[in-house]
Amino acid sequence: MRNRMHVTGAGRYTAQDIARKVGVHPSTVSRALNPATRHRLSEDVTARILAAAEELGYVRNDLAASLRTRNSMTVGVVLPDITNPVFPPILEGIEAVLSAERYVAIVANAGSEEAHQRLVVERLLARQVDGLILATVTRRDSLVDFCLKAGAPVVVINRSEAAGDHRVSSVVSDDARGMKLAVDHLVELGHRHIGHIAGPLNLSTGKGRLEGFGAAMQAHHLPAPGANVILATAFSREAGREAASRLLDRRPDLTAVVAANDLLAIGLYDALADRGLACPGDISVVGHNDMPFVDLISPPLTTVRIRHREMGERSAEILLKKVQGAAEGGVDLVLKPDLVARASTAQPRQPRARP
Amino acid sequence: MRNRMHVTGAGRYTAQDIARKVGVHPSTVSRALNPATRHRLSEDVTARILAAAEELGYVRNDLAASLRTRNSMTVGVVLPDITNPVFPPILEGIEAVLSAERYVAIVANAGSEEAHQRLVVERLLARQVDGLILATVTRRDSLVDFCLKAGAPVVVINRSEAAGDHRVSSVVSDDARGMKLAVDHLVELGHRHIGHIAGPLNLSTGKGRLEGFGAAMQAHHLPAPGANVILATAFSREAGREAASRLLDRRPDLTAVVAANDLLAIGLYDALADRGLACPGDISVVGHNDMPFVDLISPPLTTVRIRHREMGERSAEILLKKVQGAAEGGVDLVLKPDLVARASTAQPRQPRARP
DNA sequence: GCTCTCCATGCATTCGATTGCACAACCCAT
DNA sequence: ATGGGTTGTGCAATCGAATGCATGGAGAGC
Repeated sequence: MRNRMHVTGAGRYTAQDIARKVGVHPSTVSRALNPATRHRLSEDVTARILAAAEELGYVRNDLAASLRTRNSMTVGVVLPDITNPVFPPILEGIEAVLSAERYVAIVANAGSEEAHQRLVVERLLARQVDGLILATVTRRDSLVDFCLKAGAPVVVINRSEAAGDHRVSSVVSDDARGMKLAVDHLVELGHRHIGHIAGPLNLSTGKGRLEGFGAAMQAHHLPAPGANVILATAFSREAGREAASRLLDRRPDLTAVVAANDLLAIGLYDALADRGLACPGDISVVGHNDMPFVDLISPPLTTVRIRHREMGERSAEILLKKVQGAAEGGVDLVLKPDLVARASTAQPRQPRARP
Repeated sequence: MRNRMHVTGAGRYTAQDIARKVGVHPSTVSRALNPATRHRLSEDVTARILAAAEELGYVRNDLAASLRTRNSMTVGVVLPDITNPVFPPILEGIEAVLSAERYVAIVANAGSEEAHQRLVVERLLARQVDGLILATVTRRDSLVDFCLKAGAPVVVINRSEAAGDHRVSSVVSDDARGMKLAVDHLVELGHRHIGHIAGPLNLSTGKGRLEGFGAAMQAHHLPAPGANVILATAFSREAGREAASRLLDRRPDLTAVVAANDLLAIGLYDALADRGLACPGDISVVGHNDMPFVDLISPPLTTVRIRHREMGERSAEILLKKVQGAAEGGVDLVLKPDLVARASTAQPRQPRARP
């Protein structure tokens, strides 16, 4: 009775099998199975087709449908490093929104090498992804050029391109506000000698937070960035330790340091431990991101909370809108972060009077 | 000259376009582009085709190829919860192995509800995934039945089905050995009164670790599981806190507790803090998993390290072998964990003599 | 009772690449 | 020169679903 029994074995029927069984044409089956075209059929036929499909355990071959409709219902998510703890919540948000619309995410770890990133994106495009979410971009990123040239809808997330380049939509955190929250908090505690460990300036987060730090300091009539700022070579614990070490050597008068992200802050913890300094006793520390479990480290890290899950959700929503043709032009969504005060910040030992 | 300029715009050519340009048949283009069939063509034609493909920036439509070849080069990865920190390294490992073979991972967050898991898998199967990696399974899991009935190659990871059910391949950690390492370590430090916070027994990790705990205790002639064991309702911080609280009430004589995973251990930290007990001063704590950043919490957690990345790699390798038809029967791979001694374990305050 | 609609369904093509088979051309041996 | 073998390429079918157009039949209107 059954003529098809492929390698993958059991019960893989096609619309034709149903058509045969019900005694209608395959196209009728297709229409019956599609809620959007179902209304054109008589209730009787529709019911019989649905029953037969149910009985045979029919599962549509989405690949075949995609080929015809030119919609793969798939989006590519390109990450620089899956193991960075900010990404799981982002992915969760993306996945939740996509799956509600019957889309699916292909997650690709593309590293930070441009050639490899391009290879990864090319493979995703070959699979006909309907759009891309890029978490890898630098402030002027040729990968974005590449995607645009390929005509793929793109949303960049977490990091953006240089301000003013409204080539693609973006969802990022308000870095200026985040830094202002951090500096305000420290100033309120009585700190005047505040340092900053900046991230790589080719990333929007590195640059944006440095600028935000400067602006926030100036608002309090504190010195603009100078010797109190050090540049970390990467957003990593090790780079943070190394940068912090140099900063602490150079500026022994600092009573607080704002790190451009949590990993750098943890590196700063390491550097403090190296030289026997206490946090927050000797130096108060503020991070950025509120990544999972920084509330558990010692001391629990005061940090700027970014709602990563929401970031993922929004980016997926924007992308889907674009894919479905509803959206015109680019959207630049800037999410408002909050400060989460924990135990890594306290009043300085000898609060100084305002100058 | 160009007749196709689709919505997705720029430069999307097909094999036919190349064929036309070179003056050959599309099938010849296909053969030239496939390294495995290339040898059947004259060097001249091959070269001209490759040149034309290069010039036009040809990208193959993998969907069309998949439809014909019945290989989607895609595997589904089904997780109970992306945000669980053990998964990023697992995903990284999976992704690395897959992408080396030009496969791609679709990551799906399926929760722990059976109906929803089934829906998710059904969608993955509709997309013709070549295989599935399941991280969701319970000890007797109908989802596995479902996948097997659908004829899909399956590897279960992290958790396995009940021992003896060799229905699918699995990659897990050696829970018995892990618990033995933990108990041995504590005994060596002088502990005799050791408790265990067990995870849900419907999960292989919960049950396996409980049994491993019992075996390790007996090996030291210490009491088999009884009042010194408490059951947590989930592998979560909150469940750990709650369970630990009851355990500490019931057995104030304990000097050490082994938790079935790190999250439970962190909940135990919470419970200790609640009642003003010090770790490791009053109670030594051992976790399980060595998830990221437990070296940073206070005190740094002594735990059993599972090489999650490797777990991901192996599972992907096994699955690919199966997909490519090279493997027969099931493989049960058991990875050896290590103990990582940190500061949450120390000698008990008053080491007791052996009974 | 006859035409005119309209509606349900069938037919045939399409998406783009792969592949079994056919066949023409060429080579070598007899 | 003829036959057999090889080799390179074309042809056409195929994967499975979607869809524009055609068509047959029922029902309505006059």
